[in-house]
Amino acid sequence: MTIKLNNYFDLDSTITCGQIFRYDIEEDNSYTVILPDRVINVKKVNDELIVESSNNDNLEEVVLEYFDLKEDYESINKEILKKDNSIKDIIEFSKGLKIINEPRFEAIISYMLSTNNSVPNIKSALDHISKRYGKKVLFRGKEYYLFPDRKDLMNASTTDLREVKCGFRDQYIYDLIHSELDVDSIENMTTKDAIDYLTSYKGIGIKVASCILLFSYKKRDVFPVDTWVKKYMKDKYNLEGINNINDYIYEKYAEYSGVVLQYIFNYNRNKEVK
DNA sequence: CGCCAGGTGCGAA
DNA sequence: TTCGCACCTGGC
Repeated sequence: MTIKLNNYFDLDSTITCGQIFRYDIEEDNSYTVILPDRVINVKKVNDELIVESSNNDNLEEVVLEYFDLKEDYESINKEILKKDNSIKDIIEFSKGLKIINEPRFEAIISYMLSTNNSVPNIKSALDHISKRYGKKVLFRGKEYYLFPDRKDLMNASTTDLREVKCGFRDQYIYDLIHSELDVDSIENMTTKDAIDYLTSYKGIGIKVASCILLFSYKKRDVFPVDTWVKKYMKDKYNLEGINNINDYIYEKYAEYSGVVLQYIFNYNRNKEVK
């Protein structure tokens, strides 16, 4: 099917800027992405998005929601510019970058796996988990495995989790799966309450909680402070310490902090390429 | 080999 | 409250 795009959408940056782990770049420069209930292939041609899917139920709505295409980024960008005109070039460069709305449970496990880990290893663990516990899908002549539901992981032991490459995070993940955690309740919490709630689970610190809230709960007033942001703030503003960085960014960008940080990250990552 | 990767939990000061 | 250290795993 084809989706007509009304405004800027930078599909390449959105998929490859580090928000998601489980995607493939195909030879024709399209992307294959694994969603909770289907595998899709997307390609941008001019102002249209060409979408193929292993499951066509409600497809347009699913794609619009996943890539956050219903959000009015033009207004958001204007608001950001009002707050800080000095990053005009960065916004111009990154306009079209969307914050992907990731499935909640998968996002929680993904970012728990990211602690002291590398991107290829995170992807490897997610693929191993999916292959062992997720549903197999045939799509365009290839096999894919959907990420399992929480209930599918209920009978995975810590040893099993170790075998699917979770490493020392096996116990944290096991405990979380079997905990009272109510994934949907987070949606209605204030950002502060949501962070407190998530970080009460072992294996989830402030950075992981921030990623989960930004990428899976549309909370744009949170922003992951990782090694990259720390280095950037030190180099550019000679600012150190997580609390100082947090205060600085939030005072400047408030409810758009998470979006701005993604823009800056995307700019610094790709500015040489384009 | 040792070091590090999109951090976090833990015990010691 | 802050500080230093260990930590699966895999690539260099």
